[in-house]
Amino acid sequence: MKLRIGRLAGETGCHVETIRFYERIGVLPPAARESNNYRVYSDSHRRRLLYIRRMRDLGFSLDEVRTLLRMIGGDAYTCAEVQALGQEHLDAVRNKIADLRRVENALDDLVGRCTGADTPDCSMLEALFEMPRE
Amino acid sequence: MKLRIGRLAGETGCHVETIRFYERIGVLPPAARESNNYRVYSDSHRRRLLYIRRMRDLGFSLDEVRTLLRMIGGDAYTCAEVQALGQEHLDAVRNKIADLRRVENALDDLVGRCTGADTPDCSMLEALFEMPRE
DNA sequence: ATAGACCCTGTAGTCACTAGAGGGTCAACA
DNA sequence: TGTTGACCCTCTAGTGACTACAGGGTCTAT
Repeated sequence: MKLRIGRLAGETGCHVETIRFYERIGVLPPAARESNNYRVYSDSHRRRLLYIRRMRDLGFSLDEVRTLLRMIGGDAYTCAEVQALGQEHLDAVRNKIADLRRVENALDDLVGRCTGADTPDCSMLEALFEMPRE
Repeated sequence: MKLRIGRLAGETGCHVETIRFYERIGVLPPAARESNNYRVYSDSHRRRLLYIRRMRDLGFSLDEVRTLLRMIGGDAYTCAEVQALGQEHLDAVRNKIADLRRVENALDDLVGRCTGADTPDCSMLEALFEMPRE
């Protein structure tokens, strides 16, 4: 029920420093303190931290996380607003994938030119000189 | 032939500040100076900067760029070494794409739960609470 | 009494830029 | 001649999301 920062970190897969960092920037509410000034966490802290980590895993920025948390926290919001935020982020993820695929192709082509020989001439390096920038 | 920083920036699609930054951290050799202390660049600077930008576009870190530049600079290297560096980077890019595809799927699923209604209940937010972490 | 595992605060480092303050230089135009 | 505007300079600090110390305190067990 009551846990200290080290156990909370272990249970959430989150570094101790990150938890303190989240408290400092205000995405995680300040923990209660024991008489020795150690932080003590309740189950609601654990749930909130897991929630934050899930959103971070999905690539939401801490600013977006803050927004989402405010929504959950009881502020007026509509499903449409949440959907818009999610869709916007999804679009960004898809754009990034498309970018990386272009990079993958270019890189694959480049590496394919290498003979892998133990000689100091490399057509990858030369091809890189000729490459246009988009 | 001789160009100042603004034109070099225009011709390479690189910000003026970035060029000065590259000089400061040593990936671009210091420019010659006019009597008024303005930087003057030759064609070899332009080629080198373009080369750097191409490698950056491919996602190489500035540290990797430095390594690649050292290789071109005449240091002993083999095609096999270059290939290894390229392949390693290609693997990293592919891993990142795979990660993003997982994120895309999860996000797509989540956004799909939204009704898009003007009401304050949203199943995306709830589903996010239930989600496991991998 | 001391070792080791925890915990605390506060600051600085990471990466690759980017932005701003506060100033100098130069050509053109009124 | 004065001034406007486009350039250029250096130096410092900010970004995001942590991460890594330094320099301490606390608690339990041996």
